Amino acid sequence: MIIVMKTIQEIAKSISESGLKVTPQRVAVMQAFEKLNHPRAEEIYKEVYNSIPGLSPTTVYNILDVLVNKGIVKRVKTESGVMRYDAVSDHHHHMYCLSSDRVEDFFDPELDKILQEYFEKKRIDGFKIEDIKLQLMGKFE
Amino acid sequence: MIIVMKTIQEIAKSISESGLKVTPQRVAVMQAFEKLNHPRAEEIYKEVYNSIPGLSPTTVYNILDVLVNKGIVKRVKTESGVMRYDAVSDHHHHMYCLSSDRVEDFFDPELDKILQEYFEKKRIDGFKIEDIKLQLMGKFE
DNA sequence: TTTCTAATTTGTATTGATTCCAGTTTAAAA
DNA sequence: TTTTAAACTGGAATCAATACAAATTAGAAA
Ligand SMILES: [Mn+2]
Ligand SMILES: [Mn+2]
Ligand SMILES: [Zn+2]
Ligand SMILES: [Zn+2]
Repeated sequence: MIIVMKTIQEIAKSISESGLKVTPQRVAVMQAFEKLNHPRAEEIYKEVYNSIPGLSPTTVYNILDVLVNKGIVKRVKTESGVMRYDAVSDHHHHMYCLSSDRVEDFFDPELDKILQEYFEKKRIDGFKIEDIKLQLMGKFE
Repeated sequence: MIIVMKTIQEIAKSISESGLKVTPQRVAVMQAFEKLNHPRAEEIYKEVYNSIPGLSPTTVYNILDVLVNKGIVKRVKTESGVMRYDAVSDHHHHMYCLSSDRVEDFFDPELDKILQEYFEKKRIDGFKIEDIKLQLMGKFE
């Protein structure tokens, strides 16, 4: 698992290529994802507020909505119901801790292939699968 | 897929065996699950209110919490973040509609076996899996 | 059957996340 | 540089969910 830090230029490019204006708020939100692990909107707000003091919480919600709609950011469902966000764009699954709110990424192309082949053979009547996500529930040691 | 309607007696038994008092509110909440598909707390409230007019919304939240803690009811994560509930106790996965809030059950013991065997061979370092849930994202036709 | 009491339910207030909206600012096209 | 649609802001409003204290009740004990 290689962590690739995005430069401001790369972030600006991905925003711009989605047909969005490149604003300091949007760039800072994307940058915040480099520091935070599946953060909630409020955590992003606190982080970004450091560099943009006038920031409004509403703006963070707006930006996250826009980025989710463009597919740049993904929502992560949690047991508590509080929404969390994920800027990792490659397909992956999640490990959920049963005794805390920790969520970690799980990349496994081999498993993805197994699942893909399984569901190619075994179609579900009346439902067309577009994406398969695993929730691995358990405990971190 | 066989749908088994639970009698009031069976419901009362499962409540009682969990060490809980059998109240009309609890029985009615369990019965509501027979009519509703992965309902939200509010939908359950509306349904149960028909038979128990004095019902408080707080009671529904209390009951759902208790039933979840006893493992009689499961929480179902959704994209919007609103919590939904599930009284089906056998292990199963969910199909999520990408263009509506529809959620359907997906039972597949064969797949469960494949996953179980896969993760027996391939352990995840630092994480002990206790349960695997699939989110099948797609469209109903 | 009646009594007793801890468990449960209720109603109100409150929280916390998120959305709405109207006014202001700004990125970037022209 | 000008223009303006898009984006940001802040305050109010909404919605799901929780906290709490008082009233009720299921079911154990007498
Ligand atoms: Mn301000
Ligand atoms: Mn009442
Ligand atoms: Zn992730
Ligand atoms: Zn289900």
